[in-house]
Amino acid sequence: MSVPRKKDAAAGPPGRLQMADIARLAGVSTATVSRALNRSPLVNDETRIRIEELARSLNYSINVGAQNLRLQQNRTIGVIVPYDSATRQHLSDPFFLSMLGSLADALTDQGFDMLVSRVDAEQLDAAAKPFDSGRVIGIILIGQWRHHDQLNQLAARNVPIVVWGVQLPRQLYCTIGGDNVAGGRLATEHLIAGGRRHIAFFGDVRLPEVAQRYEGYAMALAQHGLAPAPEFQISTSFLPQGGTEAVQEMTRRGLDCDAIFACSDLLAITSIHALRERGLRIPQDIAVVGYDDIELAAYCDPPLTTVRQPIQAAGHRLVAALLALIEGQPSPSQQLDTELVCRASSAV
Amino acid sequence: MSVPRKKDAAAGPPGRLQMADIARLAGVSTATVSRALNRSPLVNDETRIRIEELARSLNYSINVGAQNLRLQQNRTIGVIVPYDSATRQHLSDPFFLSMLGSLADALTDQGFDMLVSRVDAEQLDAAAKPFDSGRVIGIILIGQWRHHDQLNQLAARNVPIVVWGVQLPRQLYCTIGGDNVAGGRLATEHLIAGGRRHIAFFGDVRLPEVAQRYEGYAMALAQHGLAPAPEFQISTSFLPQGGTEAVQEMTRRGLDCDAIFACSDLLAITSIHALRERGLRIPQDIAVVGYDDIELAAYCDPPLTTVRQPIQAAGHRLVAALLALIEGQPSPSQQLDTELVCRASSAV
DNA sequence: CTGAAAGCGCTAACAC
DNA sequence: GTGTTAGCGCTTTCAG
Repeated sequence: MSVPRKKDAAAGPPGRLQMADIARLAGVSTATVSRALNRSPLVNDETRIRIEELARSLNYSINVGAQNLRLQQNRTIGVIVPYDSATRQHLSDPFFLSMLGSLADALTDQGFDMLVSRVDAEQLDAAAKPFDSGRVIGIILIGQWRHHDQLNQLAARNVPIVVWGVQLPRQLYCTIGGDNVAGGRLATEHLIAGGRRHIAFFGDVRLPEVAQRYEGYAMALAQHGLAPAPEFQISTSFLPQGGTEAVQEMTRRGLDCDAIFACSDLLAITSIHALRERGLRIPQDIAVVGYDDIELAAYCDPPLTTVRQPIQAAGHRLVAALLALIEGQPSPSQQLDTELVCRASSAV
Repeated sequence: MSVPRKKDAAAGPPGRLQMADIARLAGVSTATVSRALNRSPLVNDETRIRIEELARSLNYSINVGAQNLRLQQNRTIGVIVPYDSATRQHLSDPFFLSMLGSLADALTDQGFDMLVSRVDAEQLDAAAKPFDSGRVIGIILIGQWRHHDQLNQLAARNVPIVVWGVQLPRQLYCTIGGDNVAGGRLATEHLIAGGRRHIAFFGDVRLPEVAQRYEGYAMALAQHGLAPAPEFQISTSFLPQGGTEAVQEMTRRGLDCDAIFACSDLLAITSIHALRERGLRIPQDIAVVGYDDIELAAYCDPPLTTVRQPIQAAGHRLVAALLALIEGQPSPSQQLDTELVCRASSAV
């Protein structure tokens, strides 16, 4: 019956301090220690202080696992960043990483712990594992990708989940995201206002977020009597080599354009690099607008005109939406305002 | 005695499935379910398969908290990113974020979960809380800052901890870090080889990592008969505005320099921006070398010459070192090789 | 105000 | 092969 003292390499160190030890040293029962450390008014102040100091001096902290089990509670949220199984891509896009940072801040503020996992984007149902196993009480997923159906399934079985992405038809889960149509429109109108007429679109339109940005792009063009030509849409990944590939494709198609709207800053920056290698001047020959407004967008050269996604606000909204969901409240999808930040890469 | 079904907002949803439910539905005891789901050879294959399928169809997963409690085990590692209490700075430096991504990858590979916390750098002893409370079995700290003594205290009380940083005298904890002296030297020698003679150093030398890079810088200068003048060392933070501030200070001091060695890429990139605003050309008037080789270093303009820190390797080493420590093995501090990546920002 | 004892969900002797 | 049962570290009712 006895529980093994040390199971495997991953076991805790031997004699770990526990409540019974504090109780013995303080000459009281564990019940009193528990009450004291939880600041129950039932316990005598003097006793409480004695116990608190004893615990502090021994660096004793209540075992959260046991406490959670007994209390049927848990203050851990799972944050999941899917990865592309094909490329086994490392977690490197500055935008995703910033979002992770923002969530860390927002969750810390609310007194929640953050458990970070990566899951294969093709097996998104695995995202619910930490929930099913009681490790976390809810999940924030950074990156909707093309897995609408799998996400709907998770929501259908009542996994509390909030996704950074766009709202789609027949959607059962809650998304928080930027207003991508408006964002695409802002970027494109800005380029048109700068006198550009042949605007290429860089981004994989199979992704819902990108599709909506394209929609905004097409709307803006149409409004100015410019038809969006399909050959001006160049699909490319969000990987660091995306810009180079897109510019290659542009050249291959013999496209004659005077502006590019790139669907992420990483893409915009790497594209600018590839364009310059071809001897093109930014913005004189080609204006470039990015998306996200990552930290470095302001400092690259030329400073990048881009559509800002409010990352800090996003973190707070995602957390707030998830907590509402967990409390059983409705948590409708939200769109956050985006804003055009004009810098030199698109100067007239 | 009865345990409350729902304690507060942070409680799990009501009727959560548990092993007893599966046992009842399968017509066996919980012991058999436990054995089946843990693939014990003791259980009949046919029974096992039936139970596995039942569990899968109901999305049941063993409650990890209860399992850990019973097994005295835990496969969660804490990753802590200290923040500066003065600025309450958000988690935004691309280097730290990349390291977080790398650790997420390394820990996932090893089957460990990653619990991310932020703690006030002035209260680093709080970093041990998740360990003391049994949430994690070890801690990886990204950022040594100036808290050598606090880290020593943690190590002295046997908190398994590995720190990204440099090895210092009388150090009780394990650090993994780049070879900062060599890195500083590489950068400086490269600039000297390019004919630069008045090389400014941007970075807060109170931080051990920066101090070692400065040491390498001074060594390289001395070797070429150039004395490192104190006014060429400009202290500045790792915040995004660091570059601007450093360049201002440079101007204020009336420094006439032909090169800058900046202690992070973020600093280098923002410095280049500030220099250009003053009409200086990079690299013709001033060559710039950064540190870290973050993703964007290759794509900024001009592409940044920088000292590469092997982030992916660092993640794996940090994890391996911590696991060794946890298993009671000695885990000596390590220095990882750094490498100079030459790009246009320092071209001759 | 404090202690004894039950039980959170799970696993592993030990019996059969 | 499978069931019974004790107990991981904690909280809380109930009795004093």
